[in-house]
Amino acid sequence: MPELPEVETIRRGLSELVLGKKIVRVEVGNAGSFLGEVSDVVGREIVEVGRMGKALLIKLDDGKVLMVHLRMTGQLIYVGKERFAAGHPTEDFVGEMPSRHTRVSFEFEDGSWLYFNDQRKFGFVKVLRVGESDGFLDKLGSEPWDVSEEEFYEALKRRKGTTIKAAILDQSVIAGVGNIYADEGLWAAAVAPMRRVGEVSREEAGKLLMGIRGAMEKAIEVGGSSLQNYVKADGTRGDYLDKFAMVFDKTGEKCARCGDVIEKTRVAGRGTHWCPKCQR
DNA sequence: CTAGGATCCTGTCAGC
DNA sequence: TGCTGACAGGATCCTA
Repeated sequence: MPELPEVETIRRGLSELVLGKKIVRVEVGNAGSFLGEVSDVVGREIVEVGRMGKALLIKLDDGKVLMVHLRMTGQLIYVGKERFAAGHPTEDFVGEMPSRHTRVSFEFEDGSWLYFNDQRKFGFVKVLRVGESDGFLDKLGSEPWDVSEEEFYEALKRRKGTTIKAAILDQSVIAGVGNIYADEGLWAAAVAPMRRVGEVSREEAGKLLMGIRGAMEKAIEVGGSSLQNYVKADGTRGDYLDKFAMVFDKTGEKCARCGDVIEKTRVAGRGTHWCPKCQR
């Protein structure tokens, strides 16, 4: 689940909690979840928490970077005087840490911990040494706010034979869009997900970019998928999607624009939610 | 080169 | 209840 807004939520939350903290221990529970040498990060202090697309970039005081990619089911949980959790929403947001899904644990000098949990083991923490590049980061397209409508249209056209949904999921076309914001952006632009890129107009591409930005801005504003949305004041489980989603996971519900029924189908090999009446 | 499908791994849920 | 198969919010690898 973690897409750009969720990673941005993590970036903001962690910035307040781990800046200036020194890592004194790293425990690796699953070898494939930690790429690099533990000795490269022990003793180092966190100087900045950044983000590029869906990648979180934890910068260390010697110039190295801890790159975290949550993929499908990753989550980061900080436990100290305060607790912060964001990423793939599960009971681990509120449960005992570490859990059976904990793959990498970082202990700080003040006794607090940061846990990287990931039930499907697709995600990872990777040490980038000074000057070391990463293939994913190198290929990454522009952030949705750093690209003009015209540039976005040009980037899309590099994938003109495929569906518009597959094109915006391509991280080299635009950074940070995943299945949720692809469906939401296409709904906002009233463009059908299975349309071929070659048949999408310059104007529609502009609306699509605005739709993606709008959905992401709303999600960031409400705190993405995080502890604050997971448990409501009355103790029941909340759903952050309710706070901004118009089509995602709304199968069978009424389209807010035309009143027709939201359907679920398959596009680009992914579950796709859309309104067949007003998305053309 | 592009496009589409299989694949990594674990958990959950629907249907029988 | 227990089993089985489908599917899950990502990205890469392989094939055509």
